[in-house]
Amino acid sequence: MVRVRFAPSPTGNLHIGGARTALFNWLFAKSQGGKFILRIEDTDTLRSKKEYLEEILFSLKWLGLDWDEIYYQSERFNIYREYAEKLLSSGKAYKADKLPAEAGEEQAQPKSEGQAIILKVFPGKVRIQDMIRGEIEFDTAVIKDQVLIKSDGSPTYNFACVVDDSLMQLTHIIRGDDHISNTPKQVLLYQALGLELPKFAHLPLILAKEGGRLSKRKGATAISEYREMGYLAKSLVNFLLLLGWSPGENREILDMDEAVKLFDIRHINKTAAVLDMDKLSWLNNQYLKNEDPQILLNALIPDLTARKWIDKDNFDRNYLLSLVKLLQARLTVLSDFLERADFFFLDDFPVDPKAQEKFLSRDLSKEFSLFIQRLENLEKFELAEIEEAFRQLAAELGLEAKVLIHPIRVALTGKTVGPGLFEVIYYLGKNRTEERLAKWIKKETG
RNA sequence: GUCCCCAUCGUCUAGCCUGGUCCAGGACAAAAGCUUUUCAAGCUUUCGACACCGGUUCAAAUCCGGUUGGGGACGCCA
Repeated sequence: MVRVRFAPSPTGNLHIGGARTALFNWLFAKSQGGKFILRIEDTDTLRSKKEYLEEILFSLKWLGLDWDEIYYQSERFNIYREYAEKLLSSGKAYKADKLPAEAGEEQAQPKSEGQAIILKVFPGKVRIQDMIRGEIEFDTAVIKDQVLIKSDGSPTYNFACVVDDSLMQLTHIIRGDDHISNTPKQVLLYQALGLELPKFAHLPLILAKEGGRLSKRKGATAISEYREMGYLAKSLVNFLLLLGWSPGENREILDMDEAVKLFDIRHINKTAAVLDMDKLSWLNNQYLKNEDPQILLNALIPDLTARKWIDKDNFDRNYLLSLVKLLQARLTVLSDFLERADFFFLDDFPVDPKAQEKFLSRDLSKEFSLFIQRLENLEKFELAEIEEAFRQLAAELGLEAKVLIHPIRVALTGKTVGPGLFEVIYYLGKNRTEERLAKWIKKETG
């Protein structure tokens, strides 16, 4: 049975690259009817933090990447020690205070007084068969003797990784390209320990727009940042899916279930991909406009209450739902709703100064007053009636509808963009509409 | 510096393995138009690429070599 793993280190948040590695492992497991294992690589006790661990687990769940088993390396130090002892007694490893230094080279200092256990590396070639790249050959001349157990007793990454990958019976190691030079070192360890080799696949890296690695300076990296910005988990997953892999048949939008059906590791390409925020935003808009407004509203309620725009124990759900429906096709990220819909919640909403200058610098007292009257006279305050009344008025005044529509929109919303004016009026209600228009009516003097 | 990986529109990619159906297809972005009260959405259209050089072949985006460019790794970090 196929068994794969994602092995994050809780020394930082789950970032885009890690998430994609996890996703592809997950997909491979699901598509093969296998197991997806999570292994927390917390051997660096100083840098590992509980907050990071929690954030990583939360983000994985948020993305929908559930795991079948979970292990913590910090609980397995004696296992690594045991394996190192084996290599020691078979003469394949040795104890030393320091790695033998090459000429002119500085060596990292030991962490503590104890002796490290180090693997001897012999001259030769290591060939690895990569499922994505084919054969890669390394000369062991470029590989130094490898520290297995540090002088403080903790295992090194490569050693713990090999021992665990083997003990956890992993069949495929799917990881980022940046591990490609670790692989020959690990193969050497498999050989020294007499363990069976898993299959390797190295995923291309995700690059920043400016080139080079993704980093804090070069665009958002943490999954949680994307969540906070208002991207939906499914758009992020869909986006990640399209980075380095293609479902074929010109498909762009697909969910995880479809991806599981279509996934074929051989179709992962070798080229590093640049993260394209525009496409992510487009995907998010696609999902947003088709999403159930109930779900979007639920996601928005915490923000709405935090801003005191609604009372958390007493609000009109149907009304809010209508507002979500009105705006959802116009959003890039969900949080855009808060800026776009502010005027529905605040009487003191921000007014775009340019819009005011352009549409409200002219005196529209007469037009606004007449429109207020027409609204007052409506038998039913409904969409069709509002529009009818407005168009009739415009016609009587001999004005093109848009000549009045724009100023009214700015008066009611403070913006030049937004949903149709009559919808705005309808959902704002008669009173608020009239009040806001009245503000722009100059008092008759004398 | 040494080693390793990669190379199709600005970006994500299809095609490459199994040469001809590719004067290279789709998507994002950009531009234009339609629709429209604005903005989105939607629809239509346009712009736009096989990095370069050489080889193999009747035929190369596809196979081979080199150059250039990009990326990664060289820790008692993971």
